[in-house]
Amino acid sequence: MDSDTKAGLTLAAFLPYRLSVLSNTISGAIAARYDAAFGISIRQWRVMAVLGEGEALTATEIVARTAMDKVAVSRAVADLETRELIARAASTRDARQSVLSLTGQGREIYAEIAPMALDYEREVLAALSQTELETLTRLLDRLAGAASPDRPLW
Amino acid sequence: MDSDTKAGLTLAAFLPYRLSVLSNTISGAIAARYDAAFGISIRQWRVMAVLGEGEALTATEIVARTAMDKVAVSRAVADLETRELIARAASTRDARQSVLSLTGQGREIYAEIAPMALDYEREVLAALSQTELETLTRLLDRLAGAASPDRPLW
DNA sequence: ATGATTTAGTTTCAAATGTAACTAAATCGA
DNA sequence: TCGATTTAGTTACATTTGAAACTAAATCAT
Repeated sequence: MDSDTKAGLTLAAFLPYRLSVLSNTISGAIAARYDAAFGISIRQWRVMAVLGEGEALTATEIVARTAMDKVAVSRAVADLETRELIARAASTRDARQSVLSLTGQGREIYAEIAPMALDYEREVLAALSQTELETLTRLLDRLAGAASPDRPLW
Repeated sequence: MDSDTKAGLTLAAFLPYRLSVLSNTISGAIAARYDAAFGISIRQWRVMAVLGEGEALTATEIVARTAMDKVAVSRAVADLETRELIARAASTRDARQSVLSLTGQGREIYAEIAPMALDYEREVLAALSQTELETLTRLLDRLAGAASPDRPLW
């Protein structure tokens, strides 16, 4: 029997590992920039990013749009509120929820970070042609569908 | 001026975000399985995975192959050693380092987890044809090259 | 209506992580 | 060859994170 006949797992070739390293490298590089400039964490940025799209949102809606859990959202929101980057308005229909939106200051910072993030994305994506980017997007969507934990298992 | 003209960042379409969610979904799904079965964390598994490839390695070599930092490796190694899944042998050439390898028990667990991980990978990759997988691999490599923080910046 | 359950969001506590400081051995340079 | 620097790995401390428990409001079922 060949002692080199292993389970066939080579970490460097294992897709989940490769995705993880790539994702951490990219997210880390962007986060390093806005953290250095504004002291904002990735999670805080995600909250700002969805609010920056325009709509005011409740915490639960932020959870749905950011793939963060509610505790993480609660904490990010609390920090951003303390720093007056987002504001909380009482909801008229449900006293448990508040409607969150960027403050003027929050919008200013958003307006600085968003182009920073997009620039970096462009920089990395410059390695791909337009067609390749479309292909990549399609394949990632397909994988996301296959990997999504909320698909029925039966 | 159009008040909807934002910085043009939509989180759901932002590649770094999409990669991050996909990566966490996939890694999380696999980790949930081996954590439930053996109480092993992602980082511990990565150390086992590179040792499972065959060669005995020093901590520094593990750092190089896993994209983990040395503190994380040190801690994962310490835990795995306590659980007697890896063993430490004094290095002959450098008294500061030890040479690490899986124990018999470690190899047994490795032999159970590796197929589990590969099965899940296969399951997800089933969403892609062989050609698409090759394309994806190529594109991810390309992105990794472009994103790699160790490339010269000047 | 009103008690039982669900939902929104927060708090608490333990575990995981990152950064910096540290120890000990190896290498470098005069 | 011996002091200065670098390297391997660990430890200590502060911060972040995750899970579970919790509070308060809404909805559901009778």
